[in-house]
Amino acid sequence: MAYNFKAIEKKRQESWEDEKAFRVERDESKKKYYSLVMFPYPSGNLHMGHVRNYSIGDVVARFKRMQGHSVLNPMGWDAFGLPAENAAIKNGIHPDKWTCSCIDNMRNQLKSLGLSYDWDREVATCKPDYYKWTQWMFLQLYNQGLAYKKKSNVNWCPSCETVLANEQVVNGKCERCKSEVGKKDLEQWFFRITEYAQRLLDDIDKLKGWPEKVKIMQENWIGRSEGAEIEFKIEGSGKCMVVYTTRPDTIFGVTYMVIAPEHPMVEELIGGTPYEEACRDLINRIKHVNEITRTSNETEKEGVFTGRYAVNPLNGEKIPLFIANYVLLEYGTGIVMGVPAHDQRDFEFARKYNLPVRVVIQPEGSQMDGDSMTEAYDGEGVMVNSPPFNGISSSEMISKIVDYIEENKLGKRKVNFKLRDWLISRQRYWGAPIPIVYCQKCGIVPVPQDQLPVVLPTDVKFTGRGQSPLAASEEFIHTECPTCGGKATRETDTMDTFVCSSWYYLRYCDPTNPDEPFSSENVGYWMPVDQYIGGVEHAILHLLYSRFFTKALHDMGFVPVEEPFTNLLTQGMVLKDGAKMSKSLGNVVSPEEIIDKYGADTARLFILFASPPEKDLEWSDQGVEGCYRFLNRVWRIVEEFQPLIINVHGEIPDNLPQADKELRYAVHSAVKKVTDYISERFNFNTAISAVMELVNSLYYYREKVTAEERNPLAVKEALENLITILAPFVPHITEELWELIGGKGSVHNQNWPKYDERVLVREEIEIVIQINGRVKDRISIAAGLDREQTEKAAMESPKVRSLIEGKSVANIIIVPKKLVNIVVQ
RNA sequence: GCGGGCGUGGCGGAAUUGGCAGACGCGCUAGACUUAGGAUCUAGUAUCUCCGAUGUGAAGGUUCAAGUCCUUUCGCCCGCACCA
Repeated sequence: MAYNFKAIEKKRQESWEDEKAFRVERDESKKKYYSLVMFPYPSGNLHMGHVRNYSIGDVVARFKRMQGHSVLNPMGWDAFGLPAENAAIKNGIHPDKWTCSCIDNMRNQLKSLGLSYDWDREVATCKPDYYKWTQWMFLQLYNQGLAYKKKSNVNWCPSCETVLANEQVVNGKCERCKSEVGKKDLEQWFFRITEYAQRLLDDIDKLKGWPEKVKIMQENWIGRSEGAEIEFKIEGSGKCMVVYTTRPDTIFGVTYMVIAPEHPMVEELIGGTPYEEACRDLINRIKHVNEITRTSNETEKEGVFTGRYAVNPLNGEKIPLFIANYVLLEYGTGIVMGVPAHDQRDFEFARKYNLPVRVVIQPEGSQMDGDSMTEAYDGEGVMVNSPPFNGISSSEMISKIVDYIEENKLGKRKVNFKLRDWLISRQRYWGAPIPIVYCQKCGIVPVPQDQLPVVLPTDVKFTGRGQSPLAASEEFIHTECPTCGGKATRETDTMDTFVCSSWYYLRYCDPTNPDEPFSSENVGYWMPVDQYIGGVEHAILHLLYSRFFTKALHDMGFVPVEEPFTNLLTQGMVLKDGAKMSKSLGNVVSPEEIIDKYGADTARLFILFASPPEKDLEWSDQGVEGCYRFLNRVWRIVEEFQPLIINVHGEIPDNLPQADKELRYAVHSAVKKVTDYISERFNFNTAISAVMELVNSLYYYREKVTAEERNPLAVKEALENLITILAPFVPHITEELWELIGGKGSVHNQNWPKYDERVLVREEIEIVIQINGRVKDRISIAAGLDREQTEKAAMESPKVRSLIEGKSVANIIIVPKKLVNIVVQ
């Protein structure tokens, strides 16, 4: 019988579904393992990146299950978001209907891959029984003061007609639709993630199982810096300006000051002065420059003198105040002190506007001069021009000067972060409504928990213009104030979809709980996620938000852990012809097509075999063929040997013929390799090649040993082990073959095989003989030989003898069981 | 500019703590079986001036021994980028 993958895969998928084969419940008697893949946005179609992601996750889950863990391996849908709404605008289909049909389609595609999910735990973030709890999360954060509303100048995508979080603006463009992002003043809801900045940073150290790259990206994003805030008096006014600097040691080198053009103080500084016009002119020009150019360090630095002077609090010097494009309002205090000699940006600015450059730090053994230097010096050195601190080192200066500043009440130490609060308001329909009501009497009122969920109205039109469709729904907007019962209106913004995905891994632990988002028992048992797998594109956004949620929920006593994901694997992309598969390049290979032609097992095997999971994978049609051939090869050898081993029982004797010993060696070493490769490094590609070696050994055995001489027990052991170690990779064919050889139950419920060290002990081993580090001969020696005996055996090699004849042996290095290196002169 | 990663046959990729470079697969070559082979099985396949040398982007170094460690350098990929 040939390998009929179509029939086999259909049959097996149906029976797993009927039996709910991968359903899992809390089981205190077993060690738990939570394997999680990043849930997909239901676009409607699976692509190869999904196949890779979920195949990797499935191997992990199946492997851990066979090792005796109670494995949580769930799947769900990140189902809110713009594409559904855009489809509604374009085709007139309601987003809910569109999304549900996409989910149905993708679920079928996932099922055709034979993934071992507990489908009873499926969640979709757009269902009221899920977003009810997303709203609940909002209320918890609101009660803790971690959700708040403020007017702010926000990123606005003119095409999506919504605001975006800083994290969603990529190179000044909308992460989703790629159109240029503008600015707008709006009242918006924020989550106070900055409250957790320090802990999010500190705990990165605890993430031992995360890739270094991701940790560094988060570290940079949080962007902690230590420095000082220092007050400068404005001359001719009682007011002060506060600057933030990380280099207080350079304070005597300040020769000018700069204030951001958008700074609220600018108005009173320039209003009614002769400098007003020139300043306004510049401010207007800067306003019309987009964010990318504005914040690029290639943009020419531009500034205008305000006519004002500030006073250096350390030496009383009068210094001119400028407005300039290179100072950002959002960071620090929006005002900086200009130290041209020791900051490259300030240096460029000073040269352009002929401002003095005063050196206050001299590097060891050189004499820099402010007039002749060609670039700023930002290293360490000895203080000069800084009485009374001259002569001390600049590193010592930092703490001394800050102490001095604090003692004299001129300023204070200050830690700053680049991380901003998370803007979660979206002026769109297809998201979780923010559970807030505005009452004329009571103001902002959170919707009480027993009134959740605030359900999305259905009487809406999708025009794609103006405000959110929610704002146009009469039924939705008008409500009663939960506090006073008076007339009130609902918040019409919905939440960023990243809010929904910041806690889904918690819901999987207890997906149908009607009374709570999750019970503490279930979350206590399953959390944290032991292995999280997904694309590196989520290195900052999703992973940082999820860490924030976990910490906030931990502090409120809902979650026992402080970090959600113990180990993180960022899988590489799937490439074709060296480029990422994309419609525009026309290099897309659809999973359906491959499954149809070769079956899911072949598709999975290829994708796991072609490359280690964290690296990019080059698609190869011929490589797929090769994997298909391999499965056929497995099928044929099992089928051929099956009659020999069926109904054979007993212990394998120790004294076997050499060929049987070799076969057993191949079996046990394959088990060892596959076990090590999967558990230590997730190197599925080398694990699979180890299985291929075993299959090659079986064919060798078949070639060399006649049918009558074959040992049924040894062959049985070989086949059983082959099928079990292959099971996590190719679940359908192994299930079928397991039944064929008379295995009990499902192969996926078998214990992961153990290898026998005794079988791996060889009587004779081959060692390499080198002369001056070059391989000259190989000899076979008894495994138990000690160093002296090994040396003796090596020196007896005729080849070695002739090569060292007449030369003097200077040294002999022996690596037991491996090699002998003879050093001659 | 800063940070991270990578560089090994015709190709994808293997090589614990430095210890046989090229596992496994693809491709290619030959043979067997065949009316036939784009099936299957078997054997071979780094390079060269082929009884011997040379080979892991390049150049140095450490070592009995280097793909692996150190120094310099070139190339590619990814992330961040006026954060004071």
